[in-house]
Amino acid sequence: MDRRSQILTIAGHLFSQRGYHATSMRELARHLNLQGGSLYAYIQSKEELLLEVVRQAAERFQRVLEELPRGDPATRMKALVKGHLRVIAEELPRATVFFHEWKHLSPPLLEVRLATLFVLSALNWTYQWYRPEGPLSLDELSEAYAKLVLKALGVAASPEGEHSEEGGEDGEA
Amino acid sequence: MDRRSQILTIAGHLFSQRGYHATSMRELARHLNLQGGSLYAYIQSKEELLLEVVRQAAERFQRVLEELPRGDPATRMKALVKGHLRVIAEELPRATVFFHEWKHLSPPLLEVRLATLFVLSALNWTYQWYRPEGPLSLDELSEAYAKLVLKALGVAASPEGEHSEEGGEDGEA
Amino acid sequence: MDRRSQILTIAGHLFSQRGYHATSMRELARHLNLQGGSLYAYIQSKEELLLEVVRQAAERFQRVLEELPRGDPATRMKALVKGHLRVIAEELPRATVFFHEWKHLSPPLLEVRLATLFVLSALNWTYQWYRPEGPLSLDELSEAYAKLVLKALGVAASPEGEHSEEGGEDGEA
Amino acid sequence: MDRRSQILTIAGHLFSQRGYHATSMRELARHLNLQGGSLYAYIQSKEELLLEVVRQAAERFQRVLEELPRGDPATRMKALVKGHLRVIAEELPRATVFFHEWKHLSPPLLEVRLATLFVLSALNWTYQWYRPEGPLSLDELSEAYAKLVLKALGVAASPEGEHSEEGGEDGEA
DNA sequence: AATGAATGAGTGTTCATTCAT
DNA sequence: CATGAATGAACACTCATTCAT
Repeated sequence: MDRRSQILTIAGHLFSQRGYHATSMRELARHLNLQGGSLYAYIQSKEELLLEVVRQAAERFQRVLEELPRGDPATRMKALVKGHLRVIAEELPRATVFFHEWKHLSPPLLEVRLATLFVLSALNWTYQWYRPEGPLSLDELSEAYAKLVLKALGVAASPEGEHSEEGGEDGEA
Repeated sequence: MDRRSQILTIAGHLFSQRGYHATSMRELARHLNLQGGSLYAYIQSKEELLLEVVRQAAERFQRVLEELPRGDPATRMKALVKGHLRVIAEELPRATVFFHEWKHLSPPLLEVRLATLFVLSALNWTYQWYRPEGPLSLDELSEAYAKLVLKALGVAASPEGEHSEEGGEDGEA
Repeated sequence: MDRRSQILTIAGHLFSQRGYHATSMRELARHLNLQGGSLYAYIQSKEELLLEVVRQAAERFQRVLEELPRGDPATRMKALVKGHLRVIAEELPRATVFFHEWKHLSPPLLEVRLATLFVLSALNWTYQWYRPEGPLSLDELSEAYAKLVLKALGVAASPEGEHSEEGGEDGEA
Repeated sequence: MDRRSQILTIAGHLFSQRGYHATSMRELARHLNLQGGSLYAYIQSKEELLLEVVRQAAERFQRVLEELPRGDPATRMKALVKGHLRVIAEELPRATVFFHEWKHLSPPLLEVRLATLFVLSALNWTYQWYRPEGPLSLDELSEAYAKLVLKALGVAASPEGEHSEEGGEDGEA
């Protein structure tokens, strides 16, 4: 992992813990055993750092959507829930930054149906309280959430044997 | 509305739009047609401002829980959803600040069941996208969300006539 | 005692305790149960306050010199010591300010003989440690100091006509 | 001499000339051809500056006491006077700060005999008027003061063993 | 005679950023 | 590649002072 990537990773952690404005470049540098000024050999500005961190998180969410398996709505929804939560769990720091800063960076949400919003809302909020090192495994969480989602949408959870009647919906962040 | 209340209101707006650290006292003052220093006739410090804004939001959420009507689970849940969303809608700026700062202020979430977390997650995320002046009325939103919640929990939405098959669960924050 | 005199008295106390720059006009006003701005009905500026306080202390020292009794040197010296110390004791706050600020206000000391400097030094330093409410009366202090001064100058203490034999002492601060 | 020492030295001078509160960090910086903020690469706070300046002065006085030669009281007293005055002369700025701030820092004077107080008073006051670049050498001053002290205490000045007859003098402030 | 609201300059301090070495 | 010294603009906050009421 090269210096720039190191910087981005640590920056993600610090931004998510303290917030972007509350994190100083000197503090970031100290975590890398560097002097403040030395960062500027690798980056242009603090803002570039934020953009990059957010961009990487956004990309991962995007990829989940793109790689949804073909199949019946219930299966797809389950994959969505699991994938989305996995990104949040694996990218907790970046995701945190993403959720706190998306306003400044992304076009407004449009035309998203209520049920989708409801589902994504529940999923997105997870970063506020979920801790991978806690007692709840990601699989257990995904399983439980997927069931709740499918029930809320009136779709029976498929593999474990239910059958659906309503059409599935795609969510977009 | 006296000066102090004015200050708190505007501070709530700015903190929620730009974040606490990104909002300067001079900017806050400018919105009140004052010089930066003049604020300190009414407040002790910037941090007091944050605490007060957050406290007021927390109080309103608390009151929703305390004033839940007696009755069957479906009715209570509906009131919870509606009440919670109403607070978010009416206190959007304060709620935003609250959600972004609760880490620093509240005891850790404990022993909250998954279904409750799921529901509250969906509700809490609302502040990220809901705009009272938008096309969706608060009643419409509450109605739709409450239905989804009740379905997810396996409880039929009562007055409007659905019927449930699984046991209901109570949520708490 | 009119308002202006009250203000000067309290100002003397505060300036002597905290120093001129460390004393704020608001604090001074609070001690008089006033608002900060209200002081300006009685005074022109904070600096005027300092000048006045210092001037009043200087005047009292001046008067001691002018009112020295005629007589032999020992008698006059005794009166000087007593008078000087009395001013310090009675005007402790003002004297403190005076001693800390005289540089800014008075022409440089010139042509003062060493013995005089020595004596005045000892007397002037008194304000740093003497407290009228302490165990040492002003008379006792004056008596002892006058004796030491007279001995140092090789003049026998006249009226009471003592001769000393006190051993040397080690001083420690 | 490194930057930090430079800063401490200049700070000592300015604090002694203008007083601690009346000296701004920007002014201190200007004397070092720096911007205000640049000082903070070398120090933690303005108060640290004061503490350090005072501490260094206090240490030097302490060392005089510890290094007093063994011998008869007259010899020791002479060494004390000379040592004490030398510190004042050599550390004029620091000593000035020390004398103006000792209240905030040192335990109250206790159990010190009057003669000692008298002597130290005279010595300590010296910082108010003595200027090393003036017409009076430190040796001349020490010699004269030591004699006065010894006489005041009724101890003949030993090695040089003089006897005095100087007449009384009038002092003026 | 006094208030309370406000000002504008100043304070100590932090910070992102630059650059010669 | 990294430092260390420095900058200059910003920040939160304090203060002496003014003035309409």
